[in-house]
Amino acid sequence: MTVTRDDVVQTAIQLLQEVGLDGLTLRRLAKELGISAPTLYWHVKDKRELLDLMSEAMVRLAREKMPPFPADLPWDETIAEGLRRQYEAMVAYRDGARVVAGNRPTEASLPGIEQFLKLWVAAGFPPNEALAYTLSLGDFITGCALEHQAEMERRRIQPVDQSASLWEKLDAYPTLQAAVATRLGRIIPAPPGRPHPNSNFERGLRLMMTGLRLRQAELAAEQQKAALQARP
Amino acid sequence: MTVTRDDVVQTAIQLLQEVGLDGLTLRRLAKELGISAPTLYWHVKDKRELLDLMSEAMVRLAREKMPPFPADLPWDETIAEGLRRQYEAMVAYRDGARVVAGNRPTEASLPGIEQFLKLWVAAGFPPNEALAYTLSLGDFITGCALEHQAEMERRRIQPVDQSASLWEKLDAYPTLQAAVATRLGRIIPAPPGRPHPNSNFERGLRLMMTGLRLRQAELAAEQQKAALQARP
DNA sequence: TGCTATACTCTAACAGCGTTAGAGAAGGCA
DNA sequence: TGCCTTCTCTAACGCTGTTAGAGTATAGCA
Repeated sequence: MTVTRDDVVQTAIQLLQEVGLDGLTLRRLAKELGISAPTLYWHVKDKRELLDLMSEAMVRLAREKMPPFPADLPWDETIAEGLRRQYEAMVAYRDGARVVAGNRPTEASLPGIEQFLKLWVAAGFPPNEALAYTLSLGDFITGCALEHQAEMERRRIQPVDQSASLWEKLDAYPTLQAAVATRLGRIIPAPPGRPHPNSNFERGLRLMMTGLRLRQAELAAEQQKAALQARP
Repeated sequence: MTVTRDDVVQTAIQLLQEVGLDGLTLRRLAKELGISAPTLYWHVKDKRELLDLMSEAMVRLAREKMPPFPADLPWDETIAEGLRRQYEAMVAYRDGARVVAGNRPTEASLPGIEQFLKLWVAAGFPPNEALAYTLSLGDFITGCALEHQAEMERRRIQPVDQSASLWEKLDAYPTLQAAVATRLGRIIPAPPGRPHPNSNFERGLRLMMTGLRLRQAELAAEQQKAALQARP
């Protein structure tokens, strides 16, 4: 009967889906739980802490729903899959990117990072370089997820409105006009639950992956050369 | 004597530097201007509109302070320089990324986009592909800028604190530990006003640029082949 | 049985926020 | 003179996160 801390977090996540982050107030959440707003402060130190807990739970729940991680892939596809899953975890819930990106890096994420870094090292990257790339890619993922969901929220209050859109008065910008014209031409359905192959995320990911493959070949060549020199 | 709309925007930008976005309230801004808070609503429709105006002005001011755009660079370095400047414009002011990323895409940015796309087309990219890459790269820039400045704000309230940091209890994560150990070893000063070459932004940018160079060579080869077939 | 501590909830209230209503002062112009 | 535009004001509304402090139910223990 009494409310538990998990109830608070789970109800908050559920409420987030309905009203979005801006609509998620403590009073609204309390009403949903059938308690008064200040009572929340017994379960949770802060709203900040509540959001941290939500973030952690949302990422965990999103990951639990994913199919088992495919084994025996080449190193680059394994890494790409890991990145794709991180993106998908962020966009799995409404305003999820804002919630997840908003909180400070938590200790709970360390095991995942460690495991991810091992993939890189196995592929021949030195650990510090692997970490650097992971952080860069993390920023990319965050940016894509934030912008994607910001666009979703924009559409929620003003649905599509493709005619009066900004992309209409493009007569003065021929290149841009040509770009959107071609763009609207081919709309391909995405595989269910995966980011669209033409999404900003997938496009940038492909770009960075080819860069990484090149770098990996470079490192492999260096190591081979060093091995030859050591044993002449 | 009387306050103008430009005064409001400029003072708001100045105040942003001092107190950050979370400290930028209408009452605080009004006090700075020597007027009362509701008076701001004569100059500006909304706080939202104020932030939009700030965003536009901040980007413009930051760009004005940059040295003239270098000419006669190869296409890839030209594009990289353009992206670097976009990043630098976002991080030029405190919380600038949050302000700029927060507002909807405005019409004022269209000429810049058009000009940027022309660089791509001149290098052989079809317009729609150029736009797609530009959007991906834009998300990357936004993500990097947001995370960078979020880190800055975190340090502002809890300076460095390198000892009690998260990166201390890494004994359970050997790869991660090796990464940060190497990382702390070489700290290279950055060229003034430019992002650090080891920053998440520069690292990811290099990655994407090599991906783009590859793609451009691919397109050039296609075009050459098509030209040969057309005139046998 | 009675006592006490823990777990959980409440009402009342505070300071701050963006925002609105509506009145008023100063200056140009008929 | 009187009107209109421009700029400012005070008072207040409804909302937010948050604190103070009292109250109740239940479990464990003497």
